[in-house]
Amino acid sequence: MYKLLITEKKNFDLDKFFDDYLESPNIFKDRNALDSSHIPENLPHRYEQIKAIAEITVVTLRNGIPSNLFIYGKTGTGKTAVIKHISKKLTNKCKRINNMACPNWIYINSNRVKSGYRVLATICNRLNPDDPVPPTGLPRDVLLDKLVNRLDENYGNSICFVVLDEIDCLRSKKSKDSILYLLSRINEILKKSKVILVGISNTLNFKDDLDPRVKSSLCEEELVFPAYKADEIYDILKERTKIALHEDIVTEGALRLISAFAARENGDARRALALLRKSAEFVERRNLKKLDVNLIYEAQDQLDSDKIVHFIRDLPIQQKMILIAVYLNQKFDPENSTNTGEIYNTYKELVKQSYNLNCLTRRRMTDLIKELDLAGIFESKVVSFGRKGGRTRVVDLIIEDAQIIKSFEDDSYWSELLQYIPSSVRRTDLNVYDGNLYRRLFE
DNA sequence: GATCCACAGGAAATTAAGGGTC
DNA sequence: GACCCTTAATTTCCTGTGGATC
Repeated sequence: MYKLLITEKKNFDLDKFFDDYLESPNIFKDRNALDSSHIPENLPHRYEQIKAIAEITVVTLRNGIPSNLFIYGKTGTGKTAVIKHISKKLTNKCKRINNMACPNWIYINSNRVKSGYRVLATICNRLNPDDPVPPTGLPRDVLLDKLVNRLDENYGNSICFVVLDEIDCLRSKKSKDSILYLLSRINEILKKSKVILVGISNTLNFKDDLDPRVKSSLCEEELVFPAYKADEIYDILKERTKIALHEDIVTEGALRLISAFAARENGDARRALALLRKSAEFVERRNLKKLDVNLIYEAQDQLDSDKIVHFIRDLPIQQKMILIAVYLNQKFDPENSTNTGEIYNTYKELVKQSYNLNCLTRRRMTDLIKELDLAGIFESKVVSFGRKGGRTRVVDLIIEDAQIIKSFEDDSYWSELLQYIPSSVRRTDLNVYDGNLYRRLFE
């Protein structure tokens, strides 16, 4: 018999907690300076790229029309920061010149604004927020007319830079209908103003599949942002530390370690900043005086774990169901990979357990499995097992069971599903006690 | 070398939801 | 209110495929 040990806990004193926080030393000068969206005055190791883009865009100061620009480089290499930095400087310069029409800079993250209609609508709304266009419903040619009118009538002879970040998300099979084709031709319709496209991509081979006309138009000028090296990330962190933290909080060794971690992850400066911020928050919360190296390891683990847990919690319901199907198949047969056929069988059983969920087709399920593969939750590959097994996709879960359990621990519906035993493992030679599986040793 | 398995995955069609226009 | 338009998610249909087995 077990005795339940419950120690009586006092109520959490929120007022005292707030007072303690206010009395503790503030290690941050400007916390936001460690945010990836913060654009500093100085962007170390990007001078060449800044110079190249400045040379392309400077013609706007003499009412010239710059070329379209295509930028590529891996995540966290400063592409967006450099563009935003230049747009700010160029706009400020234009404002200081009399009778100078300032160029418009419209920044769109194509990962959030994915369809052609939405891109046009977003540009329309940024040009004239007082008269928003509907998020859906208008024929595309009507929307295009509205955009052309707003550009020509409201902005006269000025230039409008349209920055399409993560432009890969806008690629369309029907090249003539694609938004990129349309935007690359819009200057042929415009009478007064001009649109300059700035495409930003994380993938080097993005332009290979583009329609040749879009490619020649979009890639008039091209620029590569190389990944940062550890020393370069160190310099970036040093600059930001000066702005963000009080002196003597972070040692050189700590910055070097964070730089090395980030350099290992494709030279991602964004990751380095996140790690520095997390580590500094540990220092603050624990009332410490310095950033210890051990805290960086702890912050690194937590960043990885948090990222996965949040990602799983935000998944659509059907993808959660598929994730649990894979988890259960591997839980009861950890030695072998599971395949789409087995996953689909377990998935169908899980769907039957729920009240309001429709069962997707296998075709759709394979697409969702591929999405989870891309997200780094699964590792899958297509394998042929010949005449008996056919050709199928084998799937392995590459995150830890504990991360899945943690993701669902606050929701009884999902945590109960994690205890489900698929019919494929309810064999005669297996018995289940308390949710654990035992092989029957004798009859 | 032919056959067969169990899908993979492309493409087009369908459905649902949100909205505009007349 | 009927009809038209959009997006996004999903289904349906179909051809293709790798490799063990015949």
